[in-house]
Amino acid sequence: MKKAAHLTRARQTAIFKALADPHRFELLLQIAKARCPLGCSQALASLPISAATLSHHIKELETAGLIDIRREGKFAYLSLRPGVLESVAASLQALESANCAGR
Amino acid sequence: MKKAAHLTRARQTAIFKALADPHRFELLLQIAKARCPLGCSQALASLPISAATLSHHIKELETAGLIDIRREGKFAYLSLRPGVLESVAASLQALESANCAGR
DNA sequence: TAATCAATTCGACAGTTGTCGAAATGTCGA
DNA sequence: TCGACATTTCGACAACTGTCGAATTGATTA
Repeated sequence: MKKAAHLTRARQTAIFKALADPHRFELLLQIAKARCPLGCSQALASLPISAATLSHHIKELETAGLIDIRREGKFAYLSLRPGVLESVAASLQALESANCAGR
Repeated sequence: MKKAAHLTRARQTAIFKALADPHRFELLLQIAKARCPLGCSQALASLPISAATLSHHIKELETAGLIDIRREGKFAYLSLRPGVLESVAASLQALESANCAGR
């Protein structure tokens, strides 16, 4: 198991903000669970939002560093950036472990 | 290691929203790292916000189910609710593991 | 070239949120 | 009882954000 990278607090809150919207979180779930990079149109078909709004959410996820976008001609393909969610998970787990309550 | 409880998506996004503000996240860090339940005044002294704003953030963290509040006379003491952050961490780790990219 | 299509950008709008000062509430000590 | 103190609530405000339709851009196809 590779050691998780350190994230600054500002980076962490930026990531939480990106995860805090239901539609955006659902989008990330789909990207994460897809076996291959998810196409924009595919994502659009599975979310009750307009193309404009989807584009906005994609940009937010990218800005937070959570996903990578590969553009090919007319199309765009979304994939999870490896290691980021893992780092966040490690931070939260460390927070819980640092605490002494309930133990 | 105890199995982490399941969180609904709505619950998860609510928690992320609570973690998404820098001052609120800092407050949670202080609560988590304190060796005993953190007093309100103590928290106030270490954050550049007014008492009114602090009270607001405390309520948000409590509503999200991240902390417990014990009131004693004039004072209020804040402590991490055990297991919640751990569950969130487990969810994020699972998301990362479900993905096949970068491996 | 013209038409079509995927995706993005623009402009606008309603709803939410972090923030504060001031007022209120409740508690303790003199 | 009275004043000081910790915390909360209230009212207001500026900034941010999710959303859409319409217009734009860029690429593919007829």
